[in-house]
Parts: sequence; C-alpha cells; structure tokens
Amino acid sequence: MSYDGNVTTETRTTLNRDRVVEAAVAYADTHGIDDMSMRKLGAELGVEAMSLYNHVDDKADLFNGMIDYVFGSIQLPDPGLEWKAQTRAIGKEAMEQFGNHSWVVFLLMQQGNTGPGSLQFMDRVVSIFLDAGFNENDTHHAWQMLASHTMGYAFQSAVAPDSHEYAKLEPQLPQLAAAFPNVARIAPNLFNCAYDEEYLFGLEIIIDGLESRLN
Amino acid sequence: MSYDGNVTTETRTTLNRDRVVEAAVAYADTHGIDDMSMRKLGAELGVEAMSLYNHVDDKADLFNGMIDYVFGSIQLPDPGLEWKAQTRAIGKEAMEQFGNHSWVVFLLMQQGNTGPGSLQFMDRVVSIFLDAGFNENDTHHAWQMLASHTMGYAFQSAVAPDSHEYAKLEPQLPQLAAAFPNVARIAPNLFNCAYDEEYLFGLEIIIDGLESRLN
DNA sequence: CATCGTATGCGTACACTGTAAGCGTACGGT
DNA sequence: ACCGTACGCTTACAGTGTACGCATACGATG
Repeated sequence: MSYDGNVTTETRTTLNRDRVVEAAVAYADTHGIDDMSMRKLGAELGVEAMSLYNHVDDKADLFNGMIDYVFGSIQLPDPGLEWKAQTRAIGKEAMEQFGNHSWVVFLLMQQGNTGPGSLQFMDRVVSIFLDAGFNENDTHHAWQMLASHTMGYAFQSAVAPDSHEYAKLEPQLPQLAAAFPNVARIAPNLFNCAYDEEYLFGLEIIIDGLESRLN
Repeated sequence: MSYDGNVTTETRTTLNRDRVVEAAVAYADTHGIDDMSMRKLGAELGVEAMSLYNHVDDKADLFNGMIDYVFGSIQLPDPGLEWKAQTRAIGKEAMEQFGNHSWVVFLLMQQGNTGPGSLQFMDRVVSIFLDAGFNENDTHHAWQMLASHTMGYAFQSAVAPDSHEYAKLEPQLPQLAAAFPNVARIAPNLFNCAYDEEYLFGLEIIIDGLESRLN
C-alpha cells in the first residue's frame, strides 16, 4: 500500500521543495523580501539554514521558485471569452497577485524568469492575441505592452509611499509646493492614487490601441 | 583671495559628495550595481570605505544620490513645442538615460525616490499636460501611465536575456516549443526585440488615448 | 609664526549574509 | 538484520554595511 514515493509519509513530515518555497512566500509576504535570510527561513521551518540547500540549489533558485509560484497562482480566464474580456480578466488577476506578493516585481527585476509557471502564463496570454487574429508581430507588440504596463503599475504601487511617509513630509509641504508647483497641483491625486483603477484606465487605452490594428 | 571655502583647493583634491556619487555611477555602469560595495567604491577613489561616510549618510543615501544624478541628466524638451512632441522627446530621452544606467530601475524599485532632481523632472513632465489644457485628474492619469510605461520598458530591457543566454538555451528549444507553442510562434520577435522601438510604438498608443480626452 | 578647533580620512570591530565541506543519523528496500 | 543513501547539522570562510574612536592636516585666529 505504498504511494509514489514522492509523497510524504504521514508519521513524519520531511522537507521538500514545495514546502520550502511556500514558507519563503509566506515569510516574504509578512516580513518583506529583504528581511528573508536562509537562516531565518530555516528557523521558520524548524530547520537549520544549510538543510534548505538539499531542496534548493541557490538563493536565486529559491527566488525562481517563488516567482514561479506566484505566476502559477494567477487565475486564467475562460478561453471562450472574447479577447478583450480575456485581456481585462488576466490583467486584473495578475495585478491582484502582484499586489498580494509585491516582492515578485522586485525579484523579477533582480533576475530573469524562465520557469515553467511563468512560461505557461506567457503562453496563455500570447494565445489570446494569436487566437483573436493578430499576426505574430502585433501579438508581440501586445505582449510587450501589456507586460510593461502591468509591471510598471505593480512597480509604482509597490514603491508608492504609504500614508505614514506622507505624514512625515507634511511639514515641508509649503516649500515643496513653491519649488514644484505643477506637482503640487496634482498632489491630492498622487496621495490618494488607487493604482488598481489607474491600471484599468490605462488598460482600456491599450486595448483600444491594439484593436485598431485588427483589420 | 580665498573662495567660498566649499571650493576644493587646487593643491589637494579632497573628497565631496558629488565626487562620491559620480564615482558610484561610473562603477555601477561598468561593473553593475550588485558588485558595488563601499570598500570597492572607496578603493576606486583611493580612499578607505569609512571615509565615504563623511559625505554620505548611508548606502541608501548614496543610492538616492545616484538616482537623482540620472534624473538630473535627462535632457528636457523646449517648452514651446506642442505637448505631443514634448512627450515623445522626454520619453525618448528618459529611456535613453535609463538604458545608459540600467541599474536606476533596480534602485528605484528598491527604495522610493523623492530627491530634488527627480521632483524637478516630474514637475516638468506634469507641466506639459497642465499647460496643454488637461485637467488635474487627467494629468495625473497621464503621469501614471507614462511613468509605468517607461519604467516597464526600462525594466523589460534591463532583464532581457542577452544573446549569450539565448545561445545557452538553444539546445532545449524543441521541447520548449512543444510545451509552449504560442510563445514559440513569437520567439523570433522576442529574441530580436528592439525595446526602444517597442517603447515608441506603445507611446503613440498612449498619446492617442490621452488626446481623446482633450476636448 | 604659533596655536587650535574642526573636518575628514583610517583602523578596528561587530553582527550578519550566502554557502562550501564534511559528519552523523535514521529511514526504506533487501 | 543489514546497509546505502537521503537529508539534516555543524563548522568555517569570505564578504557585506557600518558604529566607534584615533590621527592628521587644513584654515582661521592670536
């Protein structure tokens, strides 16, 4: 009555790559990615730092696993929907996951990303445009633009100062307003920026622009 | 016959913040930002690591100086030009500088950025739209979209695998093509992507989308 | 010219990082 | 009952940012 062998026995939970990656994701979510060291992550799992290296090549490899985990968690839309609806759905979902795990953008910046989860995701996005009748060239444009737009907003919302930081620079607001009058005029919008809505606003412009090439 | 006192004497070049920041920029340009440690940067200036701290609070402070340096080096367009021409010019210039110093995107991701150089730059960009007659709300949209688009492409082009990396994964191309057929179809475009042109393509779409709100 | 405070560079030290190398042990298959 | 192997532990090392205290050389002053 033995299973595959890869399955953890019930009497004793041993470490494996997935458990390490998931713990890393959880740690980064709560403490931030910069705070995560191999020793701390090990401690979280009740294990010494070096033990992690039995399941992970590198810290970079662990990061790749984390990136892949997030891409794998992006819900994909029904392929039967119209391409515009699919694009909106996938964009929204991606932004949400990037928001949930804002460190991915940082990790993506630090190292490339060609794990299976990410390629799978990319393949699905690309298929939307190819299936809709875009040629390879325009599909590539679409991919690049969507990727940039999405990464850009995830990026912006990840670095955006929180209300605490805004409060801290409140005292010097008058001088700032004098030196940078144009910024001052849109300051209220900046302070209360809802990046999700902002993202969707831009997404519509992109979709419109792409649609005009479909004929 | 003494100057201000802040001016370096001619017989002896002493360190100052600008020299430190410029050396850091040069170092990051040639060796990459990850390779730059305070010790190595000190060595480059013929000085011990700790000496740098006389001119810089922190490594983060040094990073801020570097970011500000790059933003300050972005050439600004003639304010007399039409808003669309100004937007194109500033976008192109920004992309070029981000390309010259591809680590800025990484640094911006790591820490916010509210130095005088960056605020100055932002103020100028915002002024383009306000002067063109956009209201505060749409100006804010424009800023956010342009910033995302620009950061996104700088980001993409910074992480894009170089030809060496592509060559390395050439052998496994057949399996990849089988598993990710849609990606495979646009692979040639991905491999030869000219991010600058791609950026400009998207910029026109954005400009068109913004223009439709100007009435 | 002598003196002195201050600015700035240097040396040392500490806590922390990723990870290489080797050791011990407990499990699963025979 | 045995044994090979997978996996966790221990130790160690080079490298990081930076706090602290000392040394020196400069510009201003008497």
